Amino acid sequence: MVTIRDVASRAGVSPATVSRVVNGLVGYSDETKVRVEEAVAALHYEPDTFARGLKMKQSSVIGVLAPMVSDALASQVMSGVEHAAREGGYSVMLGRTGQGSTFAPGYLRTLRTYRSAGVILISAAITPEMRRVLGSNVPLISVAIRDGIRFPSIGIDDERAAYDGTKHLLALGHERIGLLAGDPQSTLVNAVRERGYRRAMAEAGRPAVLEQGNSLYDSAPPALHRLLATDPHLTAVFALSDEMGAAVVNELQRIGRRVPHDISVLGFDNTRTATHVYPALSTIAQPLERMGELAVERLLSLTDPGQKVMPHRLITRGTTAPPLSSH
Amino acid sequence: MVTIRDVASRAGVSPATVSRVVNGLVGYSDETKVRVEEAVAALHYEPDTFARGLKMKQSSVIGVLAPMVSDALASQVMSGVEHAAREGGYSVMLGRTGQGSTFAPGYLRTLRTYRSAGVILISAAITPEMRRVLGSNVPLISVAIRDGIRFPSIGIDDERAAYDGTKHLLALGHERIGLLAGDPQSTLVNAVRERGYRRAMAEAGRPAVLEQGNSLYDSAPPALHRLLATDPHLTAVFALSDEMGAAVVNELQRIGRRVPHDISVLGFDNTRTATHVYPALSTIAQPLERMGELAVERLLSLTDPGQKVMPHRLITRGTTAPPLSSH
DNA sequence: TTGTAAGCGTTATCAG
DNA sequence: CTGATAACGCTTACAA
Repeated sequence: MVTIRDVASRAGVSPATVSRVVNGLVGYSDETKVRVEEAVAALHYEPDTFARGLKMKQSSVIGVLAPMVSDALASQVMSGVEHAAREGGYSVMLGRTGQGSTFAPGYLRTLRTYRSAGVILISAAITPEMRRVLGSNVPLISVAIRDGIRFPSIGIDDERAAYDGTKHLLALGHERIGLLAGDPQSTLVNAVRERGYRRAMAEAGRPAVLEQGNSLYDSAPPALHRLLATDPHLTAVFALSDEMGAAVVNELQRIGRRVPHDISVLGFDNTRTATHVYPALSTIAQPLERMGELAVERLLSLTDPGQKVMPHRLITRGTTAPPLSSH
Repeated sequence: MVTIRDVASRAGVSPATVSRVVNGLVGYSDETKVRVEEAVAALHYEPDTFARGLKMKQSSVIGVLAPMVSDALASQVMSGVEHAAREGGYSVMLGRTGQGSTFAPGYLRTLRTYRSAGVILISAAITPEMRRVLGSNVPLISVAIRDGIRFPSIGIDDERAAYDGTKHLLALGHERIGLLAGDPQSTLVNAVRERGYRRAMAEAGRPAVLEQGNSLYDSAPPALHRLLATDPHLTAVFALSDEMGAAVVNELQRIGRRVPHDISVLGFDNTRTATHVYPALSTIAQPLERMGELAVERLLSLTDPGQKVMPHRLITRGTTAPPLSSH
C-alpha cells in the first residue's frame, strides 16, 4: 500500500505538504505542487479512507433507505441520488427496508458508525426512533413524502396532485370514479392523496367511492372487485400507485372490460411500470430523479434542508378517455 | 463519542482487555468479562469503524454492482444478498452501473478504498479491468451469469434452460417458434441461451428464426415485428427476458393477436415483471434470491468461490398453450 | 489473566 | 511556504 509518506519522500517534501496539496489547501509553491502531483500520479497514491475518517469526523458516504415496496419508484430516485452524489465525490450506500421497516435500525446504525454524511429516506417518514439511533450529527431527509411541517423533505403536493388527477377524469366526462387507495397507514402520502380525490369529487357533487390496497400490484385486483361491487357502473378508476394502476388494467382486461373504452384508469408516480402495460397507463408524474438529486444537494448544503415542494404533472397515455356514455 | 478508554476506565480494566472481550478473543476471566460488558452497555459503546479499519486490513462492507438494466432481476438478487450479509454482520453497498458500465470503475475504486470484504456483480462478467482496479485482495463473484471456466460465479445452465424452454413450446405442439434474443454482446448469457434454443429447434427439425433485442422492454416491440415479418405464421415467441416477454404480450395485444390463443409467449428469469402483465407470463425461473445468498456465503468463505450451477425451473402461467392449428 | 505501548495513515497545530 | 509532531480510536505484540 502506498502511503502519504511514500509520496512525500518521492517528491522530496514532508507528509504535511502532500496532505495540503492533495486536499487543495493553501500554503505551498506552484513548484512543489507540481512535484507532489507527479509523485501522486507516479505512485498511484490514494488517501486511505479509514485513516482520514479517523481524523476527520465524517466520511463521504450517503445512506439511502428504500422500501422494497415500490422498487420502480425507489430506483428512479436512486438514479438522481447517485448522479448527484458522484458529482460531489460521495458514495452511496443503499439499504432496502422491509414492510415493517425490519432492517431500518440496523442500517441506520451502520450508517452512523460509518459517520455517513447524511441519509436519504425514500417514501418513508422520519421517525423519532430513526433520529435517535442516527444521532444528532447526521442530517436526514425524506424524498417522495412530506408533511410540510416537521421534517426535511422533498415531495410533491400530493393533495393537489390527486385533486388534479380526479379533475382530469371529471373533465373527460366521468361521473363515477372509484379510488384505489394505498395503505391507510401511510398518512403522509396516501391519506393526503385520498383527500385530494375527495375534494374534487365533492366539488363536482359526486359521491366518493373508494377501497384500500397497499400500493403493490397484488393488492389491486381484489380491491378493484370490491370497488366494482360497490358501484358496478364505475367508468373510471384512479389508482394511487402505478403498480396498482397496471394491475387494474390487467385485471379489467381479464374480466373482459376494455380499457379505456369501458373503464378509464389513472395511475400515480409515473414509474417505468406505467409503460409496461397495454394500454400504457396515464398517470401523475413526480419528478423522481430530480428529487433524488435535490435531496443530496440539500443534505450536503449544511444549512437546514427544509421542505421543498416539486411540481407534479399529468401524463395522459392510453388508459384515459371519455366514458362511453358521454356520446 | 465514547471510546474504548472510557469503557476501560469504567470497568476498571485496560483498553486492551476491553478490546479482547468486545472482539470475543480469549484471555480474561469471566468476572472481568461481565464488568466490561456492563460498562459497554451502560455507555452504549460502539467500536469506531475507522479506527478499526485503519488497524485491520479490511472492513465489513460487501459491494454489489448491479446494472440499471433489469432492475427487477437485480432487486431479487439483492434481497438474498442483503439477507445473508446482515446475517454475517456485513453491510451492503450498492452501486448501479450504466449501460456502458460508466460508473463501474468509480464504484470499484470506492469499494477498494473501503477495503470491502468482497464484491458481487449482478448479471455482469468479471473483466480484467475490474480485477485490476479492485486490487488482488478483494474477492469478486458474478451472479446470474457464468462461463463455467474463468471466474467465480453463480448461475444457471443457460444453454440447458433455453433448450428446456424451447422443448416445452415444441411439446405443446408449436413448430414455428421465434426467438427474441438479448444483447448479442452478452456472450455469456444471451449467446448461450440462443444456443440452447438453436439446439432444440435443430433436434426438432425446425428452422431457427430470431431477432435481437437488448433485454429491455422497449427493444421488444420492434424486434417482434421483425420476427413476424420474417415468419408471419409464428405460433410462439420465446423472449430471453421477462421484460421483453411482457412487452411482447402487450404488443401482441395491441395489434390484435390473442395471447396465448394466437401466439404463445415464454419469458425468462421469473422476475416480478412476469406477473405484471395479463395474461401472466410463463417463464424460466432462476433461483435469484438463493443465488444472492449463496454469493455472499461463498465470497466470505475465503476459499476460492468457484463456480456454482443452480437449477432452473419452467413456470407455466397464462401465456403458453397449444397452438390453434393443433386441433 | 492483564496491562503497556507501539503503531495503522491522516490531518492539524505550531514552529520556523 | 514548509516540516515536526501530536493526536484520532483501535488492535496486538510483548511484558508482567
